[in-house]
Amino acid sequence: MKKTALNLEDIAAKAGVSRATVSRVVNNYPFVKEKTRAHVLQVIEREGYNPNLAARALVTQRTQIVGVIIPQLFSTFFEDQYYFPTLLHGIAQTTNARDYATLLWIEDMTAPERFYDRLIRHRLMDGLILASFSITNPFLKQLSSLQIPVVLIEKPAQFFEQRSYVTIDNVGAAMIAVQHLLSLGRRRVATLMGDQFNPDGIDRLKGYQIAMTQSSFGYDPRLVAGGAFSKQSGYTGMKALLDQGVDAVFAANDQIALGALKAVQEAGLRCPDDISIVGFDDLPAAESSVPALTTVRQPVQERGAAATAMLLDEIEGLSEGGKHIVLPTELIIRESCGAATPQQLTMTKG
Amino acid sequence: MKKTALNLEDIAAKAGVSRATVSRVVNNYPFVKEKTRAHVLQVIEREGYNPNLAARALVTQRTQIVGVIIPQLFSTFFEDQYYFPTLLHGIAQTTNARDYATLLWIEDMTAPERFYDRLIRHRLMDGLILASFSITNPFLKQLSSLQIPVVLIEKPAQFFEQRSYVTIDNVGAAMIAVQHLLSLGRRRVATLMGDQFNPDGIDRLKGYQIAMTQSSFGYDPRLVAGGAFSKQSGYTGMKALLDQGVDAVFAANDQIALGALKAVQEAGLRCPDDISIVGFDDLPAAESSVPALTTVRQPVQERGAAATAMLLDEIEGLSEGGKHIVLPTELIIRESCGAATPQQLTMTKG
DNA sequence: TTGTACGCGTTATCAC
DNA sequence: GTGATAACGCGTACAA
Repeated sequence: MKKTALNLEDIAAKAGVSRATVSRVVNNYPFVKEKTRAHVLQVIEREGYNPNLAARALVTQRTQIVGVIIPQLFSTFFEDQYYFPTLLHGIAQTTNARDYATLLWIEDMTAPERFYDRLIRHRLMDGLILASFSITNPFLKQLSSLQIPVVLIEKPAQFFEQRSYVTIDNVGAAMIAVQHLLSLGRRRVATLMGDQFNPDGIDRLKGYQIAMTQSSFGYDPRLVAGGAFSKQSGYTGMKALLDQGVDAVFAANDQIALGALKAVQEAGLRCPDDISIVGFDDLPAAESSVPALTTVRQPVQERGAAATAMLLDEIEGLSEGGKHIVLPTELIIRESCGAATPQQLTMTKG
Repeated sequence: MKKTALNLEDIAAKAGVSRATVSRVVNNYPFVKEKTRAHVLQVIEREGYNPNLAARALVTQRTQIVGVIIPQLFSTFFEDQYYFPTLLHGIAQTTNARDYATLLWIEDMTAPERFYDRLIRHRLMDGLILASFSITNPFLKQLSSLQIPVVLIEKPAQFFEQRSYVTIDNVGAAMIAVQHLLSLGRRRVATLMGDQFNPDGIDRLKGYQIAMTQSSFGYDPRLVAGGAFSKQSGYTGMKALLDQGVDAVFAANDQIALGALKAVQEAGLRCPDDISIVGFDDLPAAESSVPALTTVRQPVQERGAAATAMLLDEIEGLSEGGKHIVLPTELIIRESCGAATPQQLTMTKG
């Protein structure tokens, strides 16, 4: 048994050609005689040769590896077990299809400096995908100064103005959700906001504020509660809002909405009869809750796929950085908002 | 701006030593004069040097990268959004702590041959973690013949007898769950089994069968339904069991249990009054369901962490392959089984 | 169309 | 203790 795997030289010898020719065949270089190519290919197949990626990376400066960073925003990865797995799935689909491998970095909460240090020095990645970064993350600046392409799955925070990103129109989607509640005749429409260090959370609150300001009721800060993307936050926040006599709530995600629903029901009130609720994300749980949740559906998997496609295009020089993609959302009307007739509102924006 | 990053040679020149000495410092080689080491370290720090991992890998044959394969068992990754993220978290914790990176391979359902081919030829991994493999996976044989350490998070299927694995005592845990139901006076205890291509699913059914055979009621195949680790399977299976007049069900996981609960309630029956239900996994949802689910808790994160630790030990030659770890489970008694007094049964096994 | 020869950045094996 | 120098396996000008 051979100590080390076959290399180009071995194949060249067995095929009776030079190492360079084998290399050309392996890399589909055009100007190789068909007959030679076929022969070499056959030898490679027979002997079971695989190129050594480390050696290739050393000379080409490319690894066909992209990194994905999952920051541990406490609540998210543990509680909302939908968003990140789905995102990862979209990312993996795209990397698979284009022959890249995916290096997964799940932030180490116990030692973030060491974690980010390792990540930044780990120069075996052709590009990087950042998902759901807190705008207060202390390592943002270092990440932004990386010499490789970076795309964000979020509207970019500071330092990232020149980078590409893919997002959804959080402001617009929130406005549509709130306007929907208003159109149903609700008079005290509150919101349970998400994490205000998160761009999505910030923009969804902004959408609520704009919609209320434009309404005949105006914006009332007492109708804002919550502050984290968690069921617990929705539960606690809803209890506070109950004292304000609200009759409708726009929750910044479905976890929050589910927590709010629990608080409503525990208070002996009925949803949607007494209080309407609209969520965001369209988790699997949104459909099976009682009542079924009206919610803004966002295409999470496509978000991952689109970001990855942009990244790979930049890596391969097929496109420049600084591109922005805004994916469409859709208001899925079920029972919790109290709309008599189910309908759907779609908004698209390039 | 420099075209390419600094290398050992550059640092050596700036520090007035040879490349070899810098390398020794970087790798903490013992016999370097303290003064020289300090000086070199300072230059490295000042100039911001990072070793080139590809070059290092080329000569050491080691990459400090481990691969994790997530097979797309249809139901699992999409529906049970708890198991894999939690497992990944345990894995990432361990790789982070020991300075490894994690290459994530989510099986491409649309092109599995190409996917596994790429994976197997991708020789940039020092070891591999296989999670939840179907025993019918056609690529098992190829994976088992890999020359690098492999650990399984599951009892091994064929081809893997010599590999290490970490699992739980599924048979024993299922037996305890069933015996618990019997001890509560239930007379027709059924089971909703999981995927029978999955080692966990197989063993949990086996545990049920043994417990029933040992009981005064004996084993009755008509009391077995289901067949997939999904809510849908639990729902459908429970409807079938209802016709058999069962008064208790052991579900092979919590998704199944939740589906079963829905079927029971839709049939106008009460849980636990009319029908007891016990699940498996202790998902977050198990605690918040109504009634709260009695279930077998398994340490998922620890499963990932333990498997990773074993793998890294093998990679680093700290231990041999073929080790087996069986992690303890715990029966968490809540409301759905109908036990009057909450209690806990723990089982540990080395 | 094919072969020769060099360089990519490290580690490791020698001498000194 | 430290410094040359030979691999490691590959891609690619340049020559032929």
